[in-house]
Amino acid sequence: MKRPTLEVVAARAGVSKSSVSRVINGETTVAPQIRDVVMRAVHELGYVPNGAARNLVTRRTDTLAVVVSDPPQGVVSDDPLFSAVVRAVSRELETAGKRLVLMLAESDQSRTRVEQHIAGGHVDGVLLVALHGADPLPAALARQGLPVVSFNRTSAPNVPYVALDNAGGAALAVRHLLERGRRRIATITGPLELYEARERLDGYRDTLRDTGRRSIVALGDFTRASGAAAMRQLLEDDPDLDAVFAANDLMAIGALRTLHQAGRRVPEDVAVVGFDDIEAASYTTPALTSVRSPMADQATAAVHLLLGLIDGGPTSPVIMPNELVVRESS
Amino acid sequence: MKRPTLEVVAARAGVSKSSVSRVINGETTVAPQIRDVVMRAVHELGYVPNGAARNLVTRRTDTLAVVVSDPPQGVVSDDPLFSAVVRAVSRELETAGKRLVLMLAESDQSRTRVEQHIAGGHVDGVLLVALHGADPLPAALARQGLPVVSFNRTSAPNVPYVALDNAGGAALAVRHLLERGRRRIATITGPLELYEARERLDGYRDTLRDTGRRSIVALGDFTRASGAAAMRQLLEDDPDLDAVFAANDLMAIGALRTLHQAGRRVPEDVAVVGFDDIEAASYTTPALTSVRSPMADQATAAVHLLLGLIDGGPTSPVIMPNELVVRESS
DNA sequence: TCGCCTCCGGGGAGCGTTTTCTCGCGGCCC
DNA sequence: GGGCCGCGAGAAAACGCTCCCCGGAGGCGA
Repeated sequence: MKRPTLEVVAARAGVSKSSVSRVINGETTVAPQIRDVVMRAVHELGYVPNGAARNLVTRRTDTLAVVVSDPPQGVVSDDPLFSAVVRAVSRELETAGKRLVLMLAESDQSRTRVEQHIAGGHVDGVLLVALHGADPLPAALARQGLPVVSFNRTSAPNVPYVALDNAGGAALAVRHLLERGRRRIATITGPLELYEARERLDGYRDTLRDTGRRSIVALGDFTRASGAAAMRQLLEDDPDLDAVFAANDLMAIGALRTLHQAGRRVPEDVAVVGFDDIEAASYTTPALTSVRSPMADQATAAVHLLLGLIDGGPTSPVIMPNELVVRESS
Repeated sequence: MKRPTLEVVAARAGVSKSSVSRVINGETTVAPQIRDVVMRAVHELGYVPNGAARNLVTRRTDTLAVVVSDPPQGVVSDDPLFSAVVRAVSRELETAGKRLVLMLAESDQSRTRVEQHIAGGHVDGVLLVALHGADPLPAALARQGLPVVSFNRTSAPNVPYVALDNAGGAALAVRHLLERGRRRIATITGPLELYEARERLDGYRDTLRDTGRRSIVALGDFTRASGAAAMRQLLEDDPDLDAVFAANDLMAIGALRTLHQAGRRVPEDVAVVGFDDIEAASYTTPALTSVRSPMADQATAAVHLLLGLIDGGPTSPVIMPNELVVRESS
């Protein structure tokens, strides 16, 4: 089951390797007649260029890595948005004629493997997803001199990113609750090592502070379970609260469950607003009000930024806008 | 920013390229003293072997492709289990020292690209996920002479697979509903081009037939929206039904929503059982009874099967068992 | 008609590895 | 003590492709 090589095709077509190569790569300086005979030979033999050999000389791989830096619990990769991001990235690369290799970096060991892989020249660029603020990976990768784009704000200086307006989104949510006449508005945060979580918390705090109200904060980690637990905590600490802003939808779903178990009506007793507007948000009871994260758009933007970077383009960060989707829970 | 090559390492260590290569590849026929001096040079220079060059001569890439054959709507890749599968596969390959390239085949065009990529020698094997029964891809890939494992049963003859006991799982669900005293048990199916969907329907039908009861079937496509729509249909067609078996949890969630809107109590009026036991199943109101699909285990098994295949192992299909997780909805 | 310029095709040198083959040296057995 | 065997290291040939460089042919202008 040996695949034919350039040389075999050349022999069959009765031309030189060079000509075949030119035809394959779509160069225009080749006579139509030669082009045709080469194409025929290619089809007859089912020739497909060997990737390794091509990479070796061109130093391009047409492959981009998506590196997901994530603790073993899988905070990020468990997120429903993960699929959406992967899909959007995949499609975008598809149209650009690039390939996608996905690497999860869960441990130091796998982080090293990622770096080795990058250093091994297997990819032309890296899209980093959802890292902790202090993650050493972005800086390490950027040091390799390879184009890197982060899917979040990051502490590494020279790494361009595409981020949500997290603080703005949180402000949207809180102002909405205030307009609904809510007085005691609590929040459930994400893991504060993540920029997104911190920014959403900041947006919540700043908005409340502007109106002279007090913050009521419980810590979560972006999982349903943590949302449920944080909600229990909040009810215990502050039984009079009348609204909750959860820093993502999964935690909001957990909170809804706790509220239901505690006999609180939503939204009559307690209003709930989430963040991300994942599909499940429309299917909770009651349906969840949420700040929409345009994840697919963000992914597309990130890919474009990265592709631009590879072609030597500019590196300006991009901030995505967001909007509030009001449903029954608030 | 040029990376050092084998040759400069050899020069630095004062040995031949061959020796460096041997050290890098962990061959034992090299004197400890040489080994040390090479290792030192490697570390000092931060040498990492060039992948393309290595692939070119070894004809191995240490890379496996996960090909997701999926219509553009993203039936599969939208599924929460998709993340779980990707995570499990990624981890398993990590420990095996392999890399993962993810390819979504949504259109004929991208299908061709996938085939080209495979033919280009970029990967050592392929793991096919969630294809339609009539998908031409498995057969096409198998024809390339490359190890292929399917994540579902497939129509291609020579492609080994790892599958769930879908019919058995459906039977579990239906028998459970019968034991609860339900008489009119409906089902919402997945898209019947998928083997899984057909098998789950068969399991439902056969179990009911054994007890002499009538089947009540509505078609869905594994999405929440289709579950909600199918449930509306069912209520209209057969207002007296007292139980529903949905062929996956997403559709069950959609059905719950419709039942809630229609004022039916779950489980008092209508019992609901889903399939897959995704995490969201624990967080619905009421919590959803579901047939657990051991997706992570299935993914692990599939990877093992594929790795075994690459090393020339046997190709026996694997069937995963499943179990019923009873919660509040039934 | 001749010469020069242009354009197109071929030859061949690399790209960075692995791997085979060869060679030298030392030890062991007779 | 000599010959043979085996082990470890180096030289060099691939692997399949791209791309530079050169040569030949054809066209056009003088």
